[in-house]
Amino acid sequence: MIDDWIPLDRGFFNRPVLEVAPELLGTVLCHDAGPDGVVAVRLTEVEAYGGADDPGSHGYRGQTPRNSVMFGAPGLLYIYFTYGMHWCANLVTGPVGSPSAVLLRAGEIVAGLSAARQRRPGAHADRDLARGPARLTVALGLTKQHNGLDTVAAGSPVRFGRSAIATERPAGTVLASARTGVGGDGAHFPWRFCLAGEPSVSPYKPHVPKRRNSVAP
DNA sequence: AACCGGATCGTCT
DNA sequence: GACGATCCGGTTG
Repeated sequence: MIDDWIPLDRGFFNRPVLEVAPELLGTVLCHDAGPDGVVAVRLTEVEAYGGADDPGSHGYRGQTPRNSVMFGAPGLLYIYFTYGMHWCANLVTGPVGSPSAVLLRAGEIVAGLSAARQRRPGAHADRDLARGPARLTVALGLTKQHNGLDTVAAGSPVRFGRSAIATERPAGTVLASARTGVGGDGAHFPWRFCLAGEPSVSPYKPHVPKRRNSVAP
């Protein structure tokens, strides 16, 4: 278990998403699912969405039933469904009314390894358990039931914090690059942040235009 | 290690 | 009716 837990409070999350996102690297996200076990992940890769004008953000075109949690309080969990089969988890940042969130893309399992393995039977290596946003969501046992959950509320089963685990493995250099899978006008935003040299960082490369052997017309 | 295709459905146009 | 903030397994080099 985690003895020396220092939770991140709402004030930490109530800041611009571009400040919160890189500082989240190296912190620990923990889910206590009760009988199914406790799993904790040390975050190694995240992406920022929202802010002033971000065409890549779900909140860019205004509030809808799907993205309404993004407009809520900092510290909420925003979990959405994509590609017909995958769930992805985000942390809402900034003040109420500003649709900003950090997509949790990858991490290293630091507690509850056996429970994480059970939830991801297909994974070949432990570093793959939470490598990628949909994988991380599964390994932690997060589902659509957790959409809108307040991670700062007393007794929340999901919470962010710092611990000796993170201190023993200090966050190295933070790298910034373009966000994975984001095209269009927001494609060039260097809002993907990861820790250098981490095996658990998602291998997927940023969106690139297709190449052909022949020369363009 | 890189590349491909298939799976699969909620959400907004 | 189109398209995703994706993953996996197979194939090829």
